[in-house]
Amino acid sequence: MRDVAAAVGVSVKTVSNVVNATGQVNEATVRAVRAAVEKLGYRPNPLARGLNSRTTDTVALALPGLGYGYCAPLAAAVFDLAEAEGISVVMEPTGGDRERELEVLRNRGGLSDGVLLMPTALTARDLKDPPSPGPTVLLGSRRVESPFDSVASQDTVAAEAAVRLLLGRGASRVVLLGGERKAGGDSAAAVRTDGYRHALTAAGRKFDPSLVVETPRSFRDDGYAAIARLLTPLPGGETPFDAVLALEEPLAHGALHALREAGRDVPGRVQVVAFGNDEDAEYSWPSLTTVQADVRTMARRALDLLTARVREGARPRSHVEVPLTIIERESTFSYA
Amino acid sequence: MRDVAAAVGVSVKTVSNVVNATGQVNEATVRAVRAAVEKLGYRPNPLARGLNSRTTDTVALALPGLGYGYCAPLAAAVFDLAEAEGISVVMEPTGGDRERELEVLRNRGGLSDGVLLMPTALTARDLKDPPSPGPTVLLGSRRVESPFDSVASQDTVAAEAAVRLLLGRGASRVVLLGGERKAGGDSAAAVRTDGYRHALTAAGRKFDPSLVVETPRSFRDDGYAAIARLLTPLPGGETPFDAVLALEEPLAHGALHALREAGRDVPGRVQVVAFGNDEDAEYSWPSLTTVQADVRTMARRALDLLTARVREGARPRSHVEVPLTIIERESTFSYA
DNA sequence: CTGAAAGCGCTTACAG
DNA sequence: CTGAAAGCGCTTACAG
Repeated sequence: MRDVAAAVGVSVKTVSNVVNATGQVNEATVRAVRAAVEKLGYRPNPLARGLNSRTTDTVALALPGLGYGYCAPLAAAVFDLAEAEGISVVMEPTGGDRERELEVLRNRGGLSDGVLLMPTALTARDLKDPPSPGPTVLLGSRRVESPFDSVASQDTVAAEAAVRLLLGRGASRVVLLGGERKAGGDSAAAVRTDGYRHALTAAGRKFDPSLVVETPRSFRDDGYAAIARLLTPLPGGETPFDAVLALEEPLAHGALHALREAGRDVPGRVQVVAFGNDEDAEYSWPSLTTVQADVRTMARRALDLLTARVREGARPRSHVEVPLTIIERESTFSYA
Repeated sequence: MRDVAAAVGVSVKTVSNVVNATGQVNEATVRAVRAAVEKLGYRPNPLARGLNSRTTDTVALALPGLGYGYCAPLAAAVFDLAEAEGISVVMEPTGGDRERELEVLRNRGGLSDGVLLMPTALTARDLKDPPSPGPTVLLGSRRVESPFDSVASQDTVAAEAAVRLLLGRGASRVVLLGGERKAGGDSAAAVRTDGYRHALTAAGRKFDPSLVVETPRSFRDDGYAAIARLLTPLPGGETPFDAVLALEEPLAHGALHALREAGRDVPGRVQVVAFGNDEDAEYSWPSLTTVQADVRTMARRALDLLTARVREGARPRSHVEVPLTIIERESTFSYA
């Protein structure tokens, strides 16, 4: 910048003014400076700029990992939207590890202005009384209480809608694959399980705990094993359920596999719905009816909340809820 | 930092020395400083540090998008490996746009020490004579000539192996779905098409251009349309090919759909292999034999190359080639 | 082993 | 409309 100033014969201040469109500058001077900038290939140093202005136009995106739930499409949406506003995003993979999630909160993502965090391992306490309440927006499916702004997908409502859909299409015994038996949790699984219960209650059906199947993880094999086990005592015969709501998409693919192997037609004998945002849902056979998060809207709101927080500092806490959408495909009956 | 220095009663320099483990410091002083750091919750400002040391421990990752080829798993690998070394990575989505790719090269990713770029729209000229040869590592499937270090997946070799596999399993007419008819290109499609030709030549078969099917894009629908068109003139009858090598995985899923619809058994009548790193390959029916890039190794080598380049500046250019792996699944005959 | 000074490349008041 | 000075929070020679 000093070189540019020298070349034009003005002070650094003036160059700074031109580059940042700050203050008033004579039009001729502007042109001269612009020309010199071009000629010398000058690029402002973002570090020096940030050191003063205390703002780097960078946000940290702390996700457990790209393979987790709808993280991949959510991250893609954040990258896109941020890029459009000239904001850089630095990835902060937490691996679903509490220590790393805490570290994100403490360290505020290094050189970023704020952080977008999807908490997974953080306890309710951690969130309620966090180490440092810097500009932070929580996002995800969890139900949390904290001093931070947040953007949550309405998983309870969506799960309820999914079960209602299944009941409406004739199902009466819906397996909740990957659900959480114990009530009162705040994880994505717990939140969705609540919706499952609500739907049954609202429909006047009774809740059968044996239909809530917990799985060690949410991989395809877990879904396969769980459904295969339910069918084992009844080779070819009875099917103790007529629908499956899988709380993570890979579980559903495993379930489809187990059902196919056991000769249970989908959706004829068993209808299947899954939470998921992957394209896989279209590729499977039959294609899968899914409940998908509106990641684009979530990214949009989260980014807006964060930039507002960075700009304004003290401002009332916002909590945004974003609905999910049910995409009907071949694994459920079409509404007759 | 000044506060810490004041609290302990030493100079900033000493605090700096302790924090960075630079120079020699009295052990008692070290302890005192550490205590004060802890007590005051001091965190070094990475901007100020970077302004001096001219290094931010940040790299930019410029990819066309998470949905493109093996970008998603590659990005995940880069995030993981970088995190393990305390390097931050800022995403720079280019959208496969030449201007944005050029911008990455010019601007060197803002506050990052260097950039990992997967060029897609950049021309051979752009790469040969780039705007600014800062620390940069090119990565991807393209065959490029440039002053930069690079990490390339050996797509030609892999395509050749895939065709050899098909021929070895009895195929004689292999459709190349998403191939590039025109020779001499340097895109991923062109590079893979070369392998296809090589394999045929090596096996003494003749190259039939009608089997090279170009597709407007690489989506599922493109694959579906292309294969459906090939089968249209022959309803239920002849099948003018007995294998498909799809150059992008979605194309293969579309192809499977078209084949299923036309009643052509896979792999009985037609065997299918696809380039791809997605888990979708396992979920489809039948599951898909794929050629997958070793993204972890690519990420590892690219990061190593970049940090070496950042550290050393002038050093001979490195070009690393990483092999791909064929994962056999149900869409091809098992080797009898 | 430790300190005082200069400086990284910008921006922010403060003058004019 | 423009400039000279101070300063952002560190590190880098240079002394001692």
